[in-house]
Amino acid sequence: MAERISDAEHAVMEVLWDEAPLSAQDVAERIPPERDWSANTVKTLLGRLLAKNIIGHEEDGRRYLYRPLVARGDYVEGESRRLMDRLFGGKLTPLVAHLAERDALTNEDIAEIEALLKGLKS
Amino acid sequence: MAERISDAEHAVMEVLWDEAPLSAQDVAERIPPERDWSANTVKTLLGRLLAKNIIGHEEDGRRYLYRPLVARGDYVEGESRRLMDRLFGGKLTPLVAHLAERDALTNEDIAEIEALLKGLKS
DNA sequence: GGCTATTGACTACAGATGTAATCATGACGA
DNA sequence: TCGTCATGATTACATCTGTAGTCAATAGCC
Repeated sequence: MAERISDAEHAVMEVLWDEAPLSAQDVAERIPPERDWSANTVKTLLGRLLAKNIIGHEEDGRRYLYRPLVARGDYVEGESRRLMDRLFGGKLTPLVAHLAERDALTNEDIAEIEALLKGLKS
Repeated sequence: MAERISDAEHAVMEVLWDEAPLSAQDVAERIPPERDWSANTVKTLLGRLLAKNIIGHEEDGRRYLYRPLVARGDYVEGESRRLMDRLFGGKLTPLVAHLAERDALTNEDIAEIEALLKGLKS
């Protein structure tokens, strides 16, 4: 399990995380237009996601309605952790340090994170 | 440019970022043993990285010495930003929020990040 | 009842990736 | 000088990915 989700598949997942269940056509219509995919491409991706058990489907007349089986939070969690593990030795602090340094953070951003951290302190 | 670095290639890059220049054999010896790669595999990966202009090589007698042409920081930067863009709308705060919530941060971790942020405040 | 449009299933196909074997060449020791 | 070994180059090959075309079933329209 925990099959990887490719980049193109991810675009489909974002649609389904935003709204589900949806038919294949609904999904295709909601894919960001800059992708410029044919409806067939979307159907292929839905098929692959089904095969990986990342989405499920239920019959609705002659078509299917698709819905995610994996929560976005879990996916995001896994990807974030992968990155942290690969590039920052699994530590969050260096990741934040790195991004904060390069990304001109506004004072509001900083304040927001500080507030967040305050809330977490036990 | 800015060719993508695959997962396997990344393992090679980590070796070269840690120490360079190195011969193909040196690199192979330094690959984490759990990868369990043959020397040929490493040479293939070096060849692909060369083709992508991510590493360079200089002659040293009958062999080459390889060295990175891309700084680790730049790579890390790119990958981190990709993740932020894909999953967090390009914003750092939600990323930190997400990771901080799920990752049981110790009070020391929090203090460390707070200190870091304090230093950034303009 | 036959034609057409929708929808999922299957097939296609090039490029990337992971993993490696084989080939060619030159250096080096016997 | 001849065979052997190290080393890079070339080739191999299965799988995954991105992108889509084609086929088959079916449901509704005329």
